[in-house]
Amino acid sequence: MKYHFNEIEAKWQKYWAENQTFKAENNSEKPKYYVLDMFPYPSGAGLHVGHPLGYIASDIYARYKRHKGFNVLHPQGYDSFGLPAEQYAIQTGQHPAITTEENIKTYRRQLDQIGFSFDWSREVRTSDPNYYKWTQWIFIQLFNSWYNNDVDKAENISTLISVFEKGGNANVNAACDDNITIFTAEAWKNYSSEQQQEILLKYRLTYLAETEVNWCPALGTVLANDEIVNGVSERGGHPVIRKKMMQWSMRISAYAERLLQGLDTIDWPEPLKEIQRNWIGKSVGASVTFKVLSPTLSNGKGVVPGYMTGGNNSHLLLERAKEMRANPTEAEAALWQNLKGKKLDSKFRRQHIIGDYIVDFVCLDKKLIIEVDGKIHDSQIEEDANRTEILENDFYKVIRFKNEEVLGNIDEVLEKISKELAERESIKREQVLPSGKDLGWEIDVFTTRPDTIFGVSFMTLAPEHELVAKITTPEQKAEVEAYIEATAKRSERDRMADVKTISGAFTGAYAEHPFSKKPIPIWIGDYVLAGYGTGAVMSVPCGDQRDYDFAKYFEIPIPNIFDLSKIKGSSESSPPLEELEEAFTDKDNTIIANSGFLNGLNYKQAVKRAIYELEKLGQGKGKTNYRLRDAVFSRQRYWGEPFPVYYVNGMPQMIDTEHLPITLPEVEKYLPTETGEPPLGNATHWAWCTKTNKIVSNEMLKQVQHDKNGSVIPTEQSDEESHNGVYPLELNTMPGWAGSSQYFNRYMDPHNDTEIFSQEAINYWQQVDLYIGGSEHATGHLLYSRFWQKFMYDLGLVPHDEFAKKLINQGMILGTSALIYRLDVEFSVDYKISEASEIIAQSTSHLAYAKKATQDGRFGSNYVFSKNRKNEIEQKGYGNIDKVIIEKISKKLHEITPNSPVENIELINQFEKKIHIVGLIFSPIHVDVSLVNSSDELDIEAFKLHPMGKDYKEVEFLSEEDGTFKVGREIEKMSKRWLNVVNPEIICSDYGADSLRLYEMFLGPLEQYKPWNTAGITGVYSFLKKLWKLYFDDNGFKVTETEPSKEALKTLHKTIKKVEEDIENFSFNTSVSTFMIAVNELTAQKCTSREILEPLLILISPYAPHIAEELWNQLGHKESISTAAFPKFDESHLVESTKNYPISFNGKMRFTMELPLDLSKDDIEAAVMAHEKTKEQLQGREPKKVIIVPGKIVNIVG
RNA sequence: GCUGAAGUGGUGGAAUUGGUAGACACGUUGGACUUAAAAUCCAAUGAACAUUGCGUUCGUGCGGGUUCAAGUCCCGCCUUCAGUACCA
Repeated sequence: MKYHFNEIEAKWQKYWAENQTFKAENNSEKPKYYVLDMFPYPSGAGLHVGHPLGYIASDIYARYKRHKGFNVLHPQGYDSFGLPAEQYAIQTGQHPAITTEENIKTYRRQLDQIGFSFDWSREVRTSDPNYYKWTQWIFIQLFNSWYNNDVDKAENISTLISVFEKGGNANVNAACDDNITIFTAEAWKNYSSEQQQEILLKYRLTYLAETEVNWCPALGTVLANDEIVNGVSERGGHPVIRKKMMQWSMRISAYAERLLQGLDTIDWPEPLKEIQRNWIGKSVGASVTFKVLSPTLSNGKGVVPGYMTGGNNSHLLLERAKEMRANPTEAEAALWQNLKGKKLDSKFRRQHIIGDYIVDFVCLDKKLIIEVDGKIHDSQIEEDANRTEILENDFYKVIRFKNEEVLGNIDEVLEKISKELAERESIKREQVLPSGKDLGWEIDVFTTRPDTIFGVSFMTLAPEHELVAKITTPEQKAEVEAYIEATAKRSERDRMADVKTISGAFTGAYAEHPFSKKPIPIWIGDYVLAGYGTGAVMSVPCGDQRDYDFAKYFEIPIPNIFDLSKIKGSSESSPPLEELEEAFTDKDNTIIANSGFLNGLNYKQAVKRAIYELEKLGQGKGKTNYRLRDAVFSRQRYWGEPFPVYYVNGMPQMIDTEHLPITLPEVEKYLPTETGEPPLGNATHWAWCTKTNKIVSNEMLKQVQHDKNGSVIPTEQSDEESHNGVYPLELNTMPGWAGSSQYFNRYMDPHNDTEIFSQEAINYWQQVDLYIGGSEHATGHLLYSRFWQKFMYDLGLVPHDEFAKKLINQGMILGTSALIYRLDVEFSVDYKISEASEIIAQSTSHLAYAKKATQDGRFGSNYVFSKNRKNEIEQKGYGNIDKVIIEKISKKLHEITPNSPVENIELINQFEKKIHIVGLIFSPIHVDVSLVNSSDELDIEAFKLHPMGKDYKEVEFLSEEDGTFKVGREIEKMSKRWLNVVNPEIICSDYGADSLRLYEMFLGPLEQYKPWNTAGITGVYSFLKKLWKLYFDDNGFKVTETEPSKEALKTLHKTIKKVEEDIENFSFNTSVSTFMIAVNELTAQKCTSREILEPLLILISPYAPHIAEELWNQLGHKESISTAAFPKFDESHLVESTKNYPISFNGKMRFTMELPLDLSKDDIEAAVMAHEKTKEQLQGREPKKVIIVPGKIVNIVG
């Protein structure tokens, strides 16, 4: 009897379906185990051999766990909402539900053919109203919740309302919008219902807000961040622009920290966790508030006050100041004796430049200026009231003394100064320095390096920052506006592609350094992103490379605040960084310098101190920032879950959960409406009647209009009366990830129509024990699902806040593309006008073209080369191509190039045409892999009949010497585009599902990317035939009840041990090898014992269930093999009495020796040394050392 | 740039706590069976040298190191793939 896999597989697939062999019950005495696959999107193309890889692995594990005595839940379903079905509907008008249904049928047929042990009675489909009812239900729960940071969990919105009623929102610590205004309990009570709703929206976990979204005009919808790859849409690669729209969002950012922490508690692949960590993007640092100084001084010159910044003549002033310091007046000298060295507890400087002036003495800290009127120095005489005014404008206080006062009674003068200093001390800093305060402008920045705060030499705002327009000085206005316009024009993609070009503009404004009080110029630059942090940075050029580059480019000072002498161990002390090529960004080896109270501290100490000082000033605090943004939840699509939302006076209202599901309405067209509304705007029945709680005709709506984004435009009449209780429903639908974020829980109780799942079911199954799927969902489905699970945990619905204990990413199976090589010609044609026709040409307007023209191009010839022919020519050079071919190509080239490069000119024959062949080149052409046999030979006749072969009817095929036409191979992603898709159905009919399953596992480690090569399947196929032959030969069934041999028992138990270890480690490829070894050994041993062959089947059955089931049945069992217990490993069968020792010399194995295992070290050494080959190796030398590891190895050194 | 993973025959890939590198397959070559092909079976197959056999030398991306012994551990590079990208 032969191995007829087709009959066997059909028979058992039918049996399993009819007997519901794999149906899981929600209670059992056995321990539970939940194995889950990522459910597929049923696309029209069906499955290729790459798709089932993960399903086969999980199926093996599920079957193995059943043998091990577990009650296994192994469900499957369909993620059946989505874009392709909708695109197809737009093109053909066919309802997406029909397309989806058809695709599901194909999928089911293909899946069934592979023999999975799914419990299909639990199937879910995201597009099924009975399923999406619960997706809508969760949405409502999210809407009715807010995130309380104090207890770090979501709570019902009613608790927030009662807090508002009792004490307003001042003490609420919630995850909420940024633009919250503080109100009192009294104010809350006085707000209108709409105002209250609007405020609550800012706290809800799903909220409606005007957000800047990624709008994809080609797809007519918004996309989430994870749906964009390199600035274009993941699907279709269409451009994406930023646009403001009213959209539903999910406040996933509230869970950022828990999503991050949770990663440490789950057994997921490290690379995937790393992707999620990066996506969440936690950074710890501080927020710092910089006050904006008054734009300009009114000195008419636009000169900005500033210490050491100076005006245009600052270098002259500097010279002058030096000179004056060297030649003080008698009075100045006397006063300086009493001011210097902090004699009055304040530091004074003399002859100091403030703005365009030199002042006699100044205490910068207190902004107190002392002027001594002299007679000797001319320059001192010109001072006037104007100067005082200007200085006072900049909040300096100027006090004056006469020379005589100083010289006459210096004590009195000093006392006056002391009094003045004390007064300025007692005045609050803000009053002394009302700088930007009069206008209240402040710039908040986020920094991870508060330790470098003294290195700030400028600030940079994103061009989109709201303060830019306000602070820009009239002088800088034109430049700034031009810059903003230029940046806005650049698409997101350009901006990303071009990170090297430094650009920016100076606003003319200054901010005040929180500690040094020095003015800091404010710039704008597109290296600062509006979307991250606050859209503004404090720029520390010596400590950040981008700041450094920016400063270098615009020649902004780069003060150094690092003690490089201590860092680099050099004797120089703090060399100026301007001379260095890059910023010093190493924070682990930092010693801060030139930074006041931070001097001498390392990174950690300095950060702590800086935050402490900032807090003392009230100008900053420690802060943690996350990159994770809230997820946009609205899509302008038809084929998705409708929102259970209607609008009253523009405010969203939830439909009562008892009225769910809100089913998708029928529409005539699946495109956006003419007015730009989402497709649901086409529905005629899409309004909500609050009286009947039903969806009703739009005709019952009164005067309600939507704007382009689907939001309701409120009208004056839109109160309850005029609506008659009928309101418009939300026109957007939910995104693809809505349905996939809770399906794993629904499988536990899929038919429950009163609850999302019963508490019994969730408490029995708990969570997914093993989840297998692709890593491409790292920042989408896998993050959103974790978010929803945590939310449901907060609600007390689920016992774990992580939905999947263990996750494995299966690698992709790549396709092996087949290539043929067409000879292409690169050519150049010169057109020259002949003299005779020049006259004619002159009379036309085409003279300029006609005189001379060149046309370059590339031309695909009719010659196709096989792989080796091509290689040969590429090695020898293109000159070796047959001359006849070149001639023919040349002729063809003459035919296809026009006689005139200029159209519509009637001088066709007047042109002289000269054709140059510039180059020859092979261009690879993909051919369908199904036309290529296992020896890489292309079936040329079949190729010509193939749809794509039509273009190659005339083609000449230049084959190998032996007459075969070999194709080249290239490993690429398996896709229709590369014609390298292999259909599992064909594999199943040619080799059987068991072969397919074994081969997919045998290809390599599950997580790894590996190429598919159909030819290789013969290996596992002949293994199955060999396996069959252990049970059957030409005379029929040959299993006997004879006692098994020792060798056979050893083979069996060795196999049990290895297979069990391999499955537990998900090393499926090696266990297939183990089976092969076992079958090869048992065949050689001529084993026929039932005692061996029966347990062997159970070992193999998770991998090749059909053949195992058939042979199990032949052995006389009536129950399915899936219920059999996994064989028990018995060590005693593996005990050996001897060991074949490898004998090494200096670590290199030279020969082996069979020795008893119970030999002592000395006996082993004696035996080895006595061996003839040992003497030969040593050639008379004495061994220096003999290493003996009993049971392992002998190594002789010498 | 940053982060992560990985480099082993012609190919996919094995190799336990450092202990016989290349298991198991594919492919290739030779042979048996056959009119022939397919299928099946047998043998060889890391490279080089030697071939009368016994063999010898070199070999896990590169260069060092630790060790009796390194694909495996340590240091420094190179390459490939993936993720991410002005994240302050």
